[in-house]
Amino acid sequence: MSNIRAVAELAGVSVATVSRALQQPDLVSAKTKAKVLAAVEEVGYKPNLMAVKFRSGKTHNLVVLVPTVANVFFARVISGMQQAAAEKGYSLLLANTQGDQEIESSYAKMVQTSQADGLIQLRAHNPFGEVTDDQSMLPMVNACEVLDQQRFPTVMLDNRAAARCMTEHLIKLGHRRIAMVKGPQRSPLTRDRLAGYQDALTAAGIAFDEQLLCPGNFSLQSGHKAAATLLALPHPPTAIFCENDEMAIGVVQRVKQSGLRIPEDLSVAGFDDISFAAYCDPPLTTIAQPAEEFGSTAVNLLVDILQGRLTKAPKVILPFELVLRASTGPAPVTVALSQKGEQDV
Amino acid sequence: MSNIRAVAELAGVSVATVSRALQQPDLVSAKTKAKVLAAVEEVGYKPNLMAVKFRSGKTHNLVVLVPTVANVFFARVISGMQQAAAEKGYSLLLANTQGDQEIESSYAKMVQTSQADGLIQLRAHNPFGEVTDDQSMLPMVNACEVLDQQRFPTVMLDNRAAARCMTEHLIKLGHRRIAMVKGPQRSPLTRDRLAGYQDALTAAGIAFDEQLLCPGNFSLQSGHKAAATLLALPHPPTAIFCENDEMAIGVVQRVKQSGLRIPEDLSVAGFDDISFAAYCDPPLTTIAQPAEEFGSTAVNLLVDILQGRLTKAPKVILPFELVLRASTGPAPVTVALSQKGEQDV
DNA sequence: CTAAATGATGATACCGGTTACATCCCATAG
DNA sequence: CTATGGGATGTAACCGGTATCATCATTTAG
Repeated sequence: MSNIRAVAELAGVSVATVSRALQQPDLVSAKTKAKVLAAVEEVGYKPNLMAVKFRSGKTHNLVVLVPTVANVFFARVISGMQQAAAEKGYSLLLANTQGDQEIESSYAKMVQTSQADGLIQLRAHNPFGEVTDDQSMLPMVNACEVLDQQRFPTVMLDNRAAARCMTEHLIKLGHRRIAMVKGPQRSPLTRDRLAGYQDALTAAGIAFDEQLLCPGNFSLQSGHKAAATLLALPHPPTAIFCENDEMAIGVVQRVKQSGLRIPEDLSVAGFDDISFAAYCDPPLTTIAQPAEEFGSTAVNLLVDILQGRLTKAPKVILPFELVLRASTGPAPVTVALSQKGEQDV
Repeated sequence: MSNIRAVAELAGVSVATVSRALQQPDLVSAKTKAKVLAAVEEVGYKPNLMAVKFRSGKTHNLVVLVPTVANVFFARVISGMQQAAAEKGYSLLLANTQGDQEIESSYAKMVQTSQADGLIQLRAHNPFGEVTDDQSMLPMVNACEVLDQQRFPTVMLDNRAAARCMTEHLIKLGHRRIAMVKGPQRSPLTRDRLAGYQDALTAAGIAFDEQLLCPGNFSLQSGHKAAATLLALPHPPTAIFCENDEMAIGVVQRVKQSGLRIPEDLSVAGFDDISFAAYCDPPLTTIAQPAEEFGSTAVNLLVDILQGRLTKAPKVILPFELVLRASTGPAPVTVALSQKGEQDV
């Protein structure tokens, strides 16, 4: 591998001149520049950017902690990050953490060991652990699923408002027994969406029924399973609101397997608006999130921090949109309901 | 940021001793080691791994060129890579190239500029361009969609055999007008799957009809559009074989919109077996590919090259599996066919 | 005509580790 | 008692750039 000294020697100049000819061409005379460029060409010189990064102390790498890249929503987020990072001259180091704190910590070390300049965490957990001194300035941005602490800059949706919006939509359609299929237990995201759901119920004077809450883990399978549980209830729901589209698609399948029609007998709603949501049968009513924008905003925020343009930790809230499709419809009339109730009993 | 010299000073030893105490503890006496570790702890020393990488000339980074991470199949491949890379002590630098050669080349430069040790390309294109001297030893592995050249190690499916297998399945069900929804034109992958399709037709004595070939780009939308085109034919197909599941799901939706039943009136088959395939209505018959294994195999191969364990460029062929679900069934009887023909005319 | 300013280039310290080699000390063999 | 050997540690070169400062030539101002 040819280095800058080889170029300097061939061009008959010093290494400093070669460096200048390439980095600040204005400081070098035209004919020297020509000699240098010819020498660069001849030896096929490619600067060792590892050396540059080492010298400068800036890696221009960003670590991204993703629970799972094999998730359509996160894939879109990453896509947005990738785009923004490329524009700013940064590269992404992608870490598939499976939500494992050990794995997250090991990747967070890349920041501490100067292998990356900053980190983006897509899960509500601080991968740096409980460092004693002020970590307020740790170069981390928290996106999508965010921590409650105000410490880090965050990019999030108003999950509570979004869930309330969807629930209100269902209530407006006449539903009063609305089930919710939740995400992982401990997540603030799930807690917020649940709160929004309850807000809407309370506002409409509908009693909260714990039986209508069903655990899930954002997978198709868990949606399928949740639907089975809900349909087996003595008094099953007339609408099922899922915390993501994958689970909703799982629910849709299970509901149809049981012979019920969507939305005539039961309405189903999702969250995220992944591309498959529009290709469901029936197409899925859902909450659209600007996934790519989550990614790009997170990257831009992080770069702002790294370049010292940010002193306070901002909290960016991105807009959501209620997307009405055919999977939600008017609640079945009471007659139908009691019929179904009789069948089930 | 504290460095090794600070530790050495505090511990009252030389930097070499600190380095040894951390890297080759056996060479250092017990009490010196204790002093060093105490000093490390006290100053909160974290080695600058950028310096190590620079010094060693090994970055332990691998660039991955992905046409689009927002693709369920590729997301699984990446997931497999991530896993294998972590085990081998490598990090992935993910590049979302959108199939753009310029973007690919710019990321390939990371290898040439010592920012990464090797590269994995998931598309059939040489991102290094036509370098003159032997690039037989360029540290690149080609996976999924592979180049025809034998130059690089590859990990692939026998796409021709897989397509033939699926086509034969359809023929065995009595279908004789089988459409194919293709991927991007220039791709060897598409060419191979087409060849397999033709192999099966030829073997069964069915004439190849160009009208039954439909272009696509692996998206849900393109499948939807392709189905519209095919259904409008004077003599429409009784089965549609798509080169990936997304397109098949798009096809399914369009077919149902036109009032046809799947599989009674028309069979649909996909390729890849993404998770959504099993949650379609009806669940999709498809070819399962070991996506994660593509990723892990590619990484392991690349690491083998980097560590000099490989001289020849191997070609790994991973197994596929025909997954039979409910979207394919016996071809409609001729009566039904001619009826439909009359309706369309 | 001399002094100062400007422009072009060279010499070299530096970033933070690793490691080859040198040095020193002590134990054991002769 | 001395020579040999090995264990423990120190010294400093090295990786490949960048950037500071010095140097030298040339031009411009006084």
